[in-house]
Amino acid sequence: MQKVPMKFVMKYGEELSSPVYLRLPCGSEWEIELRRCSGEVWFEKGWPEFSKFYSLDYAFWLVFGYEGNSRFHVFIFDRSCTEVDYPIKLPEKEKADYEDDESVEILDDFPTSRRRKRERYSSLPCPLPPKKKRKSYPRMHPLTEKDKAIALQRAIAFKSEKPHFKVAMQPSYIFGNLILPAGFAKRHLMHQPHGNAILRLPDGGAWCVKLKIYEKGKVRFQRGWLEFVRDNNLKTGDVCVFILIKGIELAFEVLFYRGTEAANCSLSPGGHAKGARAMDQGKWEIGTSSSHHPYAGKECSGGLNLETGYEDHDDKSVEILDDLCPRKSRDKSLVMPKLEETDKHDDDSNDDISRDSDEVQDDPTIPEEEETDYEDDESVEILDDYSPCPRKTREKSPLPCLHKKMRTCSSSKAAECNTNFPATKTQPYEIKKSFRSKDSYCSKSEVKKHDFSTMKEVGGLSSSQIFQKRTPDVLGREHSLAKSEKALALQRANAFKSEYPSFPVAFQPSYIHSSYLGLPYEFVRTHLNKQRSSNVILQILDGSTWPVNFKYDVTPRFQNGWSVFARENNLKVGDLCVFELINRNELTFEVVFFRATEAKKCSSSAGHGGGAIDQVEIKRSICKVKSGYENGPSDTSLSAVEAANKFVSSNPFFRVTLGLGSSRVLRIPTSFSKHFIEKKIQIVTLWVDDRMWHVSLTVHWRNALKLSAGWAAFAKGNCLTEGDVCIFELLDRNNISLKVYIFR
DNA sequence: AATCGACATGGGGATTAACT
DNA sequence: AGTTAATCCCCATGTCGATT
Repeated sequence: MQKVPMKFVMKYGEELSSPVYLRLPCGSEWEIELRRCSGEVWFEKGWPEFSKFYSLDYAFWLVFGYEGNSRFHVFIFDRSCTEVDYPIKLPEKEKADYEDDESVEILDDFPTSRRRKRERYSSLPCPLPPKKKRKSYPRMHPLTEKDKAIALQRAIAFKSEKPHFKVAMQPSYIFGNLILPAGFAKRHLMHQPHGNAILRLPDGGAWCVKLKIYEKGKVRFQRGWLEFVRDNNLKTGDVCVFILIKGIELAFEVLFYRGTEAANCSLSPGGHAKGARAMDQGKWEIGTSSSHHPYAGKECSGGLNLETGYEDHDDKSVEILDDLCPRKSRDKSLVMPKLEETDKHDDDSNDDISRDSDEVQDDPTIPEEEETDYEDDESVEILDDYSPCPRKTREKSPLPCLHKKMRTCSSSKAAECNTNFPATKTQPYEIKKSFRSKDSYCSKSEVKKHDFSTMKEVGGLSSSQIFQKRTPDVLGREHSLAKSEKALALQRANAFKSEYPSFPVAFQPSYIHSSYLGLPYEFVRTHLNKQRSSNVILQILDGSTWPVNFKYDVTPRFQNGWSVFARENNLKVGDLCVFELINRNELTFEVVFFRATEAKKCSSSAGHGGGAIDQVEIKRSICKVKSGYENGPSDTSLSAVEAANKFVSSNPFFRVTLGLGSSRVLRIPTSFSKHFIEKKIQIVTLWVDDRMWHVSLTVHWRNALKLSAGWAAFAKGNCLTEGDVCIFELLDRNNISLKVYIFR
């Protein structure tokens, strides 16, 4: 059985009725019966089959998005945080069209006003050249950040393998022309001949607009744009998604997310005027299969099927939902970003998403994902932590980078990670061999957030850029990180989601060898209120702390104490850290390490980096167990003992209170072992929630049984300390399997 | 050498005003 | 009225000299 998180049950439990339906991105749907017990809700009948079919295993991640009416959409990620390749049921039509399948995500194109005037500019002595005299037109007022956040939230779930960008309509767009995001323009449009582009709606409507391309990389929709705006009744605050279709003619498929209907149709894209009306009336269907989608089966002029899945591969949607602010990157979101292993792209431009995409295009075997459309897309993760934080005008990397050289690198480097979908779908499933980086913002964040999701392309630097732009000279190392290392490190960092405000940092030489660490401006502004100076505490997962001075003049930085922290934690160039602000009052950051050198292992090993995600999750799962039995938090060992004493089970179990110091073995009470455990050397499986450890069981003097090899790792991995109480419940006597409940 | 403080700089979105 | 392109100016962060 699988327990439904209490947080979700408390919010939506009443409307859940058995059976529930789990729908996967491939379109398959599973009926699962619910079981309610003591206020808890469990997936019961049908779950084992589901689990078996998809070969769910230890450390897999499942993301459940609640659609209402006891229906969930589910994403499954394996222990390497790669979304599994689901057995798919594609309509015949879809299977044929795999052209032009690019996975560029231009997700954060929600510029904000830059009208705030900075003093230092206004105070310039300014012998500037004479300016043109301008008429004093009343200025148009750009969208407020709140409006954009709302718009963003609604469009955020849109995912496509094709290159696309999203734009929140500004007054100047409605009354003038549209500037395309520079990054997108440079990647996809700079080599286009001057001419026209087709803006096509899913229902067949089409408009011709002039595509003006400037040398500096600016591209605008001009003549015809206003007609498009008018005909489709676009308003300020609406969000348009432009999906590039490269065919005989340059065309964009356009989807609308009306800003004014945010409350009613949050995630449903509208069409043009007709679609808008339909959406106004709240009649968009929830697509449980492609046939339900308003755009199902439609062909664009280039003969392309425009269906692309709303895949949450970009740190958006799911992850963002969880922590929209850098989150947030999340703008942050629980989506496990998929980072492509681009070993096959070894030339200088192998990071160029366009080229990657070209290869994708050339692969006729690449299936197109089924489109799913989630109205009222709700996710536990997302909903719990989502706060629509204002987005910055400029797409910014969540990874602070103080090297100017990196700022000048081509934005085309941003997305090294496209996804090549496996050519075949086999059962029960096939792990996708390639990964895709999230190109966007955080949040679970903003994350998702935090915005690991901020790893976007347009404008800012993606983390990929940061890595790839490092040269040996800059890095001060003999060679830069291998791509697989980078990808996995990023992947793992992206997979990390925090309930706290957090920001990731990819370590550059200057961070380690210099005396300071630059902090992301957005994070500081959002969470630290631009404090000028204060002392903060950096705490790592084993509880060790370092005092560091936070300074903020123009550039927010950790200064005094930073070098000590970096040195004592053996930080290396290429390591990734996530700084979680776990205590706003004391300004305590918990620092989680993602070692670049360990990334490829992607294991759950304890220690800094290698098992960072797991350690955090473990710590939190411990808290859940504890609170579950204590009816509230408590810090005293006495409470832990008392709570443990309340434990009852029909299975045999024994209790152990951890003593002073760390022991590498755990003695099993003879009173227990003599009855239930065969006295022989064997491997025991320990379970904490759904996490599993293998520990050696050894026989000692007088047949005393001890957990030895592996116990230390278990203890460390679960952050066991003196006074903690563990209850070991025997689940299987033949192949010794113990479920461990930890009380602190 | 480490730290601090301030400025410089490039990118790029938003807006406006001149032009057609 | 529509189009075009210049301009504004915000943001992020790199750089450097002064100070400790």
